[in-house]
Amino acid sequence: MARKSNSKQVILDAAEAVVMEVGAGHMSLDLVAKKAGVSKGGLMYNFPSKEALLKAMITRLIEQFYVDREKKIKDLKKSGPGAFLKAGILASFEHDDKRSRMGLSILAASAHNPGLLEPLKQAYQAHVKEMLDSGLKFEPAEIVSLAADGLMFWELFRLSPFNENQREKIKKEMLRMIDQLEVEKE
Amino acid sequence: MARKSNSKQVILDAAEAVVMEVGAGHMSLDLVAKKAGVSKGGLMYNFPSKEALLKAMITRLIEQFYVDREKKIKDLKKSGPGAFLKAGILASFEHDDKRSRMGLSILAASAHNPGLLEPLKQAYQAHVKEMLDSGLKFEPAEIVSLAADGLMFWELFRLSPFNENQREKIKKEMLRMIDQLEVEKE
DNA sequence: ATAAGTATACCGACTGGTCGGTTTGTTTGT
DNA sequence: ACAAACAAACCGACCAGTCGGTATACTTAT
Repeated sequence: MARKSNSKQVILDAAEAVVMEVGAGHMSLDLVAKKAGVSKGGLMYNFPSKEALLKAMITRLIEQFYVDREKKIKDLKKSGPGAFLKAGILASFEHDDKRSRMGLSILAASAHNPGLLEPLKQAYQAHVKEMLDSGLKFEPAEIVSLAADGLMFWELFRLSPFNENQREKIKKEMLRMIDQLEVEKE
Repeated sequence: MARKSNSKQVILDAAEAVVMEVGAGHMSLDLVAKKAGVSKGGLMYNFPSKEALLKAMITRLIEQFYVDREKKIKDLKKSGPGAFLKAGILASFEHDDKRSRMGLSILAASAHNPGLLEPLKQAYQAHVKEMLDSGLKFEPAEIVSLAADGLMFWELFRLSPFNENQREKIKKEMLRMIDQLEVEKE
């Protein structure tokens, strides 16, 4: 490699920031390049098309989810059947700037070409399978999991009516429900 | 009135169909006009801007939700504290072509201008308030409600991994949980 | 009754601008 | 020297919105 470069990550960050600022349907390559402090040519060198850029955004989103989930699993010293579910929920309740920006990748990709979300479907499918394989009962486990997703989606569209306190209460109740599921299993 | 015309509804239907076919980020006025069997000028006459069109799509989506919910409330002859919640869930599990197309309005509006979703936020806030005012406990009621939303959103992005059988099981369990909530309240 | 005037509903060519992608040229590390 | 990494001007397609015009119905004055 001629010159060590982290341009790809810088550009991906810039892309998320642009989506945040101008909306998912107005993420143009020129804006992303400017935001990243790179020329159009530099962007095209790293990502040969807009689709390639969006694909990379989705890939990074998925990888980040697995990293966050893994971190949460390690935090839970007790590793019962609900570990994957709990970790997924804790991860999705984490919402620093980085996470909320990354969610916007979903909207950007969906606006340009819904097919780009296919890897996300695969990942979600795998996550669901892991949750269920650990021995939880399908329906109640899915309801808790879907509830976390629902909240995440409302926030993704910036439509959530819940304040921090309410969010926290909901999270607590979710974790309590999972504990209950684990007890019933024994 | 010079001549009765239902062009507006025809155009709104066409807009939804176009979003369905080409994706939320590629809904152009020309395509909508062509789909509706109307000229560009005819479209602009009925909706003076793209924003106006998208706003009307969101408005119709909200109104349709209330209509569907009302219908479900009437179907439930027993009207316990969980009536609004149950009706909302039953309505969101209904997914004929019309409903799933209308959901796409959210993506189209969000892609063009996220601010267009403000009325949706108001409506959702009101729906949540109505559910809670009827006397249900906040956390568990919200979890069931959010789970239905979560499933709806996954389907909106066409990422749901659940088949009809699993969907039905989840719905049944949701209704059971609400019954349980009503019993505990007495 | 009817011609003139007016409002509604719609048409389609055109314009200014945006955006994805290309091409060509330049710098920089090894 | 040479390839990787970028810069910058440019191209063509697309697209939102404009505008002058048309057609049909409704209203009014005679």
